[in-house]
Amino acid sequence: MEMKNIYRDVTVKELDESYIGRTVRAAGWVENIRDHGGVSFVDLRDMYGTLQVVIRDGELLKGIVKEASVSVEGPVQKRDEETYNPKIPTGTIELEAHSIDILGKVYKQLPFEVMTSKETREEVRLKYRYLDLRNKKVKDAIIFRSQVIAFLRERMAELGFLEIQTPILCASSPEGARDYIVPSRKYKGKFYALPQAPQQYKQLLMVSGFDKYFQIAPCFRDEDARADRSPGEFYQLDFEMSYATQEDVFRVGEEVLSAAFEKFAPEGYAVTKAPYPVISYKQAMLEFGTDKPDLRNPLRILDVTEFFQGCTFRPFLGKTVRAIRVHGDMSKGFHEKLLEFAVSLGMGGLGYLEVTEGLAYKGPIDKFIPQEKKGELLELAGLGAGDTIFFIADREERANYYAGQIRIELGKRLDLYEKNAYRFCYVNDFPMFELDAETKQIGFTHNPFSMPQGGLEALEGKDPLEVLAYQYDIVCNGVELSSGAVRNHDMQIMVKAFEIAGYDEETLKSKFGALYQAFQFGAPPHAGMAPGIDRILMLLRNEENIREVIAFPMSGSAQDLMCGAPGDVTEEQLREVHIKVRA
RNA sequence: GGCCCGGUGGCUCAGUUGGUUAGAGCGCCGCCCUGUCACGGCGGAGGUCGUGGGUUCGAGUCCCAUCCGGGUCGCCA
Repeated sequence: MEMKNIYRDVTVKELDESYIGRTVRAAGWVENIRDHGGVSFVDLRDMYGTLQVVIRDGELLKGIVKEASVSVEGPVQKRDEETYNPKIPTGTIELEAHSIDILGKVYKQLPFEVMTSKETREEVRLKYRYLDLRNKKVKDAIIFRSQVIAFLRERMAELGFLEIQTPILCASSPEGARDYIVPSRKYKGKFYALPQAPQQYKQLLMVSGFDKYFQIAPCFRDEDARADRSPGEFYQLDFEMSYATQEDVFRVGEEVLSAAFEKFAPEGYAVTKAPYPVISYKQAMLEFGTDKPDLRNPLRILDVTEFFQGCTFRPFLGKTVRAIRVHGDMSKGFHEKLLEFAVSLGMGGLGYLEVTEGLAYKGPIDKFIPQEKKGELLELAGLGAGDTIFFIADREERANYYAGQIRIELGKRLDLYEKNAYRFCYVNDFPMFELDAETKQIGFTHNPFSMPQGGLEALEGKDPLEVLAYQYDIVCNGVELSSGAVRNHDMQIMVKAFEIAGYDEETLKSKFGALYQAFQFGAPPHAGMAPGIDRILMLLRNEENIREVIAFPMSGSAQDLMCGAPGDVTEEQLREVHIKVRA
């Protein structure tokens, strides 16, 4: 759609050599000025690109300063070949200014130079985020975000999902993160809460019969930030399906994510094709030492606990023993640095054995392995000549964690990671309940809405800590992108699950009243998940800092440095909502 | 809430063992320059060293408190 008005009749995106000879008017910001006395050059930047403006009349330069907003009129000319600028698409042409209108003046010295704003301290960038966003490199991330979200919407619609908005002002929910609460004016002492996720609403939509729902859903959680976790608010591609199984949800999740990653990944990146590998929680904890396995790292953790109970190495007796086999030459210095790393984690030591050409062992632990068992280890760990095997021993939980860390560190130090790849997997079969380390009480591991595997029978017949849930995550390159579950839509099973977690039916009724009521009326089985949009964008752009993919991010301590939120309100506003702030 | 790192002209940083008038690059302002493209040259302005207290003859530097930013643990059903 062509749009011409008093400010411009062309954008930099449209301009090319076909415009040579035509007089046009372009508008944008003054990115740079190069004054040579008799002739000057102004780089004019608009949303789409940069164009060199030539100024031969010195009068026209008056009042032109960097980052002023201007409208320039004049003929488009071809540049002399030796003055081409190969760095910009318009590098073979330029606009000779016949008139320049200053549309937006600059009244103050800029807090930083737009072109290099990314080098500025983040505090300042965020305070002047609108200037920071003028920088092409910064702005591109936001354009990219828009394109990815548009693609996700399109894909979900194609798969038959309806986008439905759910309330932003809703009831506070007792489980999970801290809520942001909003005081009510009409009801003294009552509060709304901002949704941590549209969890209950989307389940209610299933009860309503909407079959397939999705939403680019804002989620609000009053928890502290991390490099990959924005405080306060973030977005999820939230979706839910009726009459669906875990596998049905898997098919949708991997289809949409693979399509998005294939379309938006950097040039040359490999993306896991659907169907994604499925790794049980138990298997993940053993082989990767974490429930967020990074499949780019080829190393796997082995369990050699049993084996070492038959050896005489005291520190491994009665302990869970994990092993990692690697191949390749390692210097003395390598082992020393790795041990240093292990100690920094809190490990007592890091044993290892090297396998010689003759398939004998070299290393301090060798003498504790009985002669008749030496071959057993070779077979157990699949060892060959030139391999090194590292051992990690502790009580099970610590051993898993340490082995996971050593696996990552070995992968990095030996440069074993697959390059330029997005490697996805599902992790499923999470335990339904866990023991709180402090209170020794049984509680829900993830969320109380998941269906326990085995249903009511399992809840009634099994040790609760043995019961698994239809609960799953999507993990990409070691980043948890999404979690989801087959939901518990059966009233009876829900009451039982809550009972095990220490809540009576009355509590369930009062805390999750809407679901409790809705599930009385023929609730369909349903399942869903909610991949995090911000995390997806970070991965696609190889960005370590989540704020780079958000237009107006809050600081780590949940403040909007630009607008001053949270901020004061008037006494009157407080009175209206029946709030008195203590001094 | 705990721990680690940081805060010095508009921006990025240096500042030695506590010692003269706190420096540099970029930006800004002025002048010069007809082909640059992060142009170049000359000159200039600009700092209560985050804030408050303390130690000292003397503090950007040492100590205490506090605010702000980043990271991390807790937290994140």
